[in-house]
Amino acid sequence: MKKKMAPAPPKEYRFFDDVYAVVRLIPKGRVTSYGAIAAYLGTKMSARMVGWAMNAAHGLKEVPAHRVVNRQGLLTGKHHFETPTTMQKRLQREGVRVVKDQVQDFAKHFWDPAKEL
DNA sequence: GGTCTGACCGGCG
DNA sequence: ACGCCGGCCAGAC
Repeated sequence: MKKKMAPAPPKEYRFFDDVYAVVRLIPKGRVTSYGAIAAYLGTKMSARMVGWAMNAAHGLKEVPAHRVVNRQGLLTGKHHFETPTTMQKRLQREGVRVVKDQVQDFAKHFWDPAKEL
């Protein structure tokens, strides 16, 4: 029965779940970046993964992927929403000013999980 | 089962 | 200042 004698790593530690949890904790009217989430999870290099995780999360309800933008404050993932304007619309509805897919006062609305949490 | 891509970021030329 | 490239993890073909 020696199938796999792995060093028993914490496989339960999933990137996806953690990403969802953090995104869900993003306060209304606030935005964060993929890198910030990745950094909070301890893998700032895997920022790509965060975006990929959102891809699977965009179907979930309590996962405000629209509050997650790139480092420039650009709504890079807006194209993945139901409509290219859904992301911007939602943000504006929450009080976040978005012009040309760019979050205004991004630094002001920026919510760093590593800091807030 | 191997390979590639993916909503990024940061470093280097 | 700008462009390119490498890196990380996980899912899809």
